[in-house]
Amino acid sequence: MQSRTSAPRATGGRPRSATADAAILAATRAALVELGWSKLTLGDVATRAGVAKTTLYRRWAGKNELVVDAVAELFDELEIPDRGSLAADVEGVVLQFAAILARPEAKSGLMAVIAESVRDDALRARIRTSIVDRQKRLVLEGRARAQVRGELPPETDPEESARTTDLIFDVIAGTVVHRALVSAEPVDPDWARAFAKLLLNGLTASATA
Amino acid sequence: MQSRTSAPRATGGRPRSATADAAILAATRAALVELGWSKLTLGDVATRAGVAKTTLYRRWAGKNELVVDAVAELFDELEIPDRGSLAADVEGVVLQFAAILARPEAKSGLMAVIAESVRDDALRARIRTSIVDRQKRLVLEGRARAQVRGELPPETDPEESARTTDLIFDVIAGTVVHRALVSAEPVDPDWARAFAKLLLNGLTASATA
DNA sequence: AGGCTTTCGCTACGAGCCGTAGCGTAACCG
DNA sequence: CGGTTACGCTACGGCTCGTAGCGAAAGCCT
Repeated sequence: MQSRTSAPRATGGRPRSATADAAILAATRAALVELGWSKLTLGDVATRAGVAKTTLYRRWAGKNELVVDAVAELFDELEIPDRGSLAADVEGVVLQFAAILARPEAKSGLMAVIAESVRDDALRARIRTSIVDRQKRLVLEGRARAQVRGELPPETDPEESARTTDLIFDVIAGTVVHRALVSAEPVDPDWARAFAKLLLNGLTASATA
Repeated sequence: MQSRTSAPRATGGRPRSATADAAILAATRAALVELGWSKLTLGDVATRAGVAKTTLYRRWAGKNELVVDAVAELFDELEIPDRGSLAADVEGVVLQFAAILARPEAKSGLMAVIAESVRDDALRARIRTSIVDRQKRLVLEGRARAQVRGELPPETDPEESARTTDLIFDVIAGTVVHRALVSAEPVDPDWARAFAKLLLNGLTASATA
């Protein structure tokens, strides 16, 4: 996870407690659930985790970095099971993604750190590497499967392919986040099916519903 | 705009200064540009606006409500010019929306208040009425025009139509926000064209590029 | 064993911001 | 010209921040 502050990690000496790391991240998520981002304080997290506040500051630079690491762990469980068709695969991953976003610790934390990342390049890089980019594999897998099935044409230009991957990722992730957190409406199977149909067939074919 | 704290507005007495309202909102945007959300303090905004801190608290309940109103004004300039085709209309509104999001005061403020709205139903309602819902008219206009042109089939079920409108709105707004703020990549005409094509024709026709 | 290095828990501290109360003054209405 | 409300200003307790300084603990090496 490489969660800590980049440590010189000199040889010898007392090693950092690994259990403390886990306790702190768990305490952070618990605090996010109970208090939300704005009322979460590092002193409170330290108390919940049973460590001293100074220990927390020795490992993380601040609230932002801590919450990124605490939230990132939530997204590691994402998988894209083979459901037999591209449409079904899209629906599946949308529902999985939405299930994570429905958890209060994800809701409270994710948007807040993204908002903070607007003014903090290092933080945005951290978010990208530990959360966003890690999920792009799902798009790549899904496309590859669909091409094997013959649902999508094989790719020619690798650069064009990368651009398309980024576009698809922005569409799926952005749409689901907007539905769940801004519109605040449920991402249920019906909605996922309608979205997958739109994504595959486009607006002009929407009458073929 | 109905920005203020819902005031009983009793008759008689000294009326609230209208210029102060504008000065405060402008000062809030300036502070967002210079400091960003997290370092913005109400005392600083009051000083910038040339009003007392207490005046600010008499009109807004807190930082969240103030920033929502300050940011909401930015989105009122959105229009959807008739460019002759649905694809061109989509590209146009995407670029307009992105231009607003590119402004630092919008970047810093919008995501932060959305994050806060996760734990504050009243705030989310305020965001919806003063920002989100107000822009759905663009989707309705664009669809109506496309139907007149014959690019989209006329609608039958009004309930189904409303669901589709919401879906399209989530897709466009969510995707653009994700591209601009999370991926942090430029929303330029090339990208807008690719996105519009995907939205209209769907993934399966992407080879027809 | 002994020594070295690093982490840990604890306490304390100045600094900054919050949100409110209290007061006298200014602006508008009938 | 009274009545009513908004305004500017000051001051305050309370909270969180992030850091410093200490003694103790935990592991690695010879």
